[in-house]
Amino acid sequence: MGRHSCCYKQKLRKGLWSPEEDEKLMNHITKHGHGCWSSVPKLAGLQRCSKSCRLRWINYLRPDLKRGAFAQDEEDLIVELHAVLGNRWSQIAAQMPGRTDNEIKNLWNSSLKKKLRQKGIDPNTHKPLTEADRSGAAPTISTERTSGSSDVNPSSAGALGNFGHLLSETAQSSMLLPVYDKKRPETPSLARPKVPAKELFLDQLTAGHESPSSCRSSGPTLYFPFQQQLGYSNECGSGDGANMNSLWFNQNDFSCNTISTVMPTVSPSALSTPMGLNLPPDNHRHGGTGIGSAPFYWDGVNPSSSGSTGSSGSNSMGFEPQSTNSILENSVFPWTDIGVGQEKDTRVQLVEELKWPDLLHGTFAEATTAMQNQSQSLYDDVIKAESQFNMEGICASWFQNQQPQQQLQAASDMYDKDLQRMPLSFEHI
DNA sequence: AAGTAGAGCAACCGCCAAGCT
DNA sequence: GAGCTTGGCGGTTGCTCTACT
Repeated sequence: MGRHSCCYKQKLRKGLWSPEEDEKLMNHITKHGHGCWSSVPKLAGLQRCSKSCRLRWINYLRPDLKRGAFAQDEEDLIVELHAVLGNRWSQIAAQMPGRTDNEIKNLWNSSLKKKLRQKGIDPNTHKPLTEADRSGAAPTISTERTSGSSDVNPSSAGALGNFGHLLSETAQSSMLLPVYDKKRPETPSLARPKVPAKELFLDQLTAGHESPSSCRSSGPTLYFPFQQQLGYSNECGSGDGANMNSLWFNQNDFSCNTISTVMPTVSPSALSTPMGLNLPPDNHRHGGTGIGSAPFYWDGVNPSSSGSTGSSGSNSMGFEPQSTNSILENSVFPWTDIGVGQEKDTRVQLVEELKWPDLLHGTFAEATTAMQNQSQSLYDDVIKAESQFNMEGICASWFQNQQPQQQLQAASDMYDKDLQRMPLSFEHI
């Protein structure tokens, strides 16, 4: 029990992951799948424990992650889900495609709890704060982890307890109309016992919501692209790596999942925006949100060793953050002429959504090509809908291993050496 | 300009449960 | 059935950056 045996081994690296480590892990998993996590570090040539590798993959390298700030809808959904599930972050994350439990947990602890308190709501119970609470008394009830039992947030026990008033009207009405997915396979891999009634509710809750992903784009409905925590995908594959494939891209196999699994969408503008050239906005930094949150060291050096900062440091390409902003602001891109705040917000959002794993997954190269081909229609595309260009196709094709080696090489090159090439691609715009 | 507090985030830690031997 | 391994989860820590004094 307790720590994994691997953790006792010496010489295991800890702390932030370097780009090289990321690349190794990415290379290994894309080639072989993670299979048994315990063997990943060795096979991938990493001085990390298996848990660290797994965590890194799940929270960061997985291609279906979206990043950037949470939309208001997403925050609302988290609050509603938390009211039902308590601190079951993994289950909450399962309802929010592209978001990790860690991400949601961080958001909750750093932001949402405060917001709720400011609204006079106890974040633990989701009930109105008492005077004692308001005066700074200790929190009333802690939503402890629910190891194995079907308990939920104390106040949510039973028929959603007393927090129903916090749920959206849609959600409340939806929960009256549970739809049971009879095809949903029961899987032995589900560690935590399920609560059927709650699950039904959650289906409806999320369905009642605007699709979480659509909070960011008006693309196709996106539900549950990765159901590993619910174990839906496991029956779709077999053998080494199969789980991984089904985990990511079983949208091509709807016979396995009754819920369509769709990759997060990326707008044409997102792809047209110089992927990777969108240096972190000034208010971003190494480890910040969006692309800034990726350990994408613009100077190619881990900041922990270089001491450089994302906001002030230059990079190997000679781009200053401000210069990129200027590029955007100066309307190199046709859509930047749009004098609409919304469009600017969209642009910022897109910048935030970019992340280097996209580059690792070869989307940059494809995006560049697509961008060139579509340059004439980009403006219209952007105006119409962000969702018309879908990552799904890119990623799906890539993960069907049409040309894995080329993709991998491109990703590798892109990541650690050839950032200089980006300006060349830039010129094609 | 320097110091400090707070925010945000990535990663680690410890535990649990399932599976395997 | 016991013991071990492994995957997974939630809580927590520590680092970095920003904002404020």
